[in-house]
Amino acid sequence: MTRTDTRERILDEAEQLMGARGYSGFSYQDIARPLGIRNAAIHYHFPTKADLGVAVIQRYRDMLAAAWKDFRAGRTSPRQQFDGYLHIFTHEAVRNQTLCPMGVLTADYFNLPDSMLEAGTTLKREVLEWLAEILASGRDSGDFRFEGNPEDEALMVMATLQGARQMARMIGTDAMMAIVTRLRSDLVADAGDRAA
Amino acid sequence: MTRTDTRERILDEAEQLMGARGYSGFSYQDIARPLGIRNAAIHYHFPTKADLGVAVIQRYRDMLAAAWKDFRAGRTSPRQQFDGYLHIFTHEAVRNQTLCPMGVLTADYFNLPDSMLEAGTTLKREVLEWLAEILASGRDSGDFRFEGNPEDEALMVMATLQGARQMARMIGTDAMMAIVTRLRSDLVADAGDRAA
DNA sequence: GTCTATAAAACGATAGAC
DNA sequence: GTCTATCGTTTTATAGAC
Repeated sequence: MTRTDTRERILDEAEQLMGARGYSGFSYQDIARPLGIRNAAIHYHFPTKADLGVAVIQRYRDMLAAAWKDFRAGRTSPRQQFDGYLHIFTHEAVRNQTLCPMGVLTADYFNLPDSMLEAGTTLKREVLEWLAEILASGRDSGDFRFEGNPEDEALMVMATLQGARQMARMIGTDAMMAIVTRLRSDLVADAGDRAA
Repeated sequence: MTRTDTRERILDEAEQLMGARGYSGFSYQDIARPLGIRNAAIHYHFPTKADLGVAVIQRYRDMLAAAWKDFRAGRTSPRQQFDGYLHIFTHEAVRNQTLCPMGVLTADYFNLPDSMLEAGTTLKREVLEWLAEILASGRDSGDFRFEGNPEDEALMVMATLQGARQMARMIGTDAMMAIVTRLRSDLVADAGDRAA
């Protein structure tokens, strides 16, 4: 049960640190110290830093896939599924002002090893495909209202979300939430969500 | 005339490198090599790396202030002034996929020395104030259409622009331009800009 | 699976000659 | 104003004991 516990705690710290300071902004020391282990112990689980970075992305992909599966199983409406993703996205942002792994990928792009870029390209595709699918079915069901094709709308939504989350560091999380709420209300067909 | 020429070329390289790889993603060596000078020569002009980072931000502020002054002097409509800013913003993004100094500030926030955070806070305030002013006068003149107060709209616009520019690294500059064009057409009151 | 010890390289920065 | 030379630190990573 505690077999791979250290590995998981390393990934927790790495995801946190990567979200806060970027891929080249944290070191093995930064992970080892709070965990009470040594540098070399991390290298046992993740031989190179690129391996660690890829593992963070892979775990994040698994988390999202599980969440999307839960959404489909539990709630029905596309709007509720979209809100589920917004909750995941904004919750961490408000809690510690980090970026999600996909935000790190775009922010730190030219610093990343090839293996991380490959994993990141897959992540990007999965997120945008899921979002476009939700938006498309949501427009059909009357949950959402937008012009153009769902793929373009998905890009627009992701850009605004990522930009807002990143700007939260300078404008605060309240202002970030205001942007997210506004984005959502622009997307929702019926009235009742609009602020003054 | 060539008195402070090296200093300016250092700033050119630094702005480029910072936009591509972030503040902690480039070194004095990265600047020195293409300029054909040595490490220590940069330290003569900018004693610490923080000094260099602050200088990049200051010069960018000056560039924007001059551009805004030209906008006011030359063109009249808020929409034309907004388009002028969009041109500056997207031009560099398409050319080399860098972030602007303000994008770097938010992306690299927790890696930055205090002096850069101070300069960055001023930059952020100036950009958002100018944008809110343009949006406000543009709505009065009929150039723009949006709900809520201009300050909130300015935040929404900046988040979308920064997010799109950052995502350009993964989705390409064409997709980025599509987002920017869409943002603009949502803002412009009369029809004729809308894509299918 | 974690440790000590260490290697090899890159980093920001300084001293002093020219 | 730029150079050579170097310092002290941190970085990723490896070898080998336990």
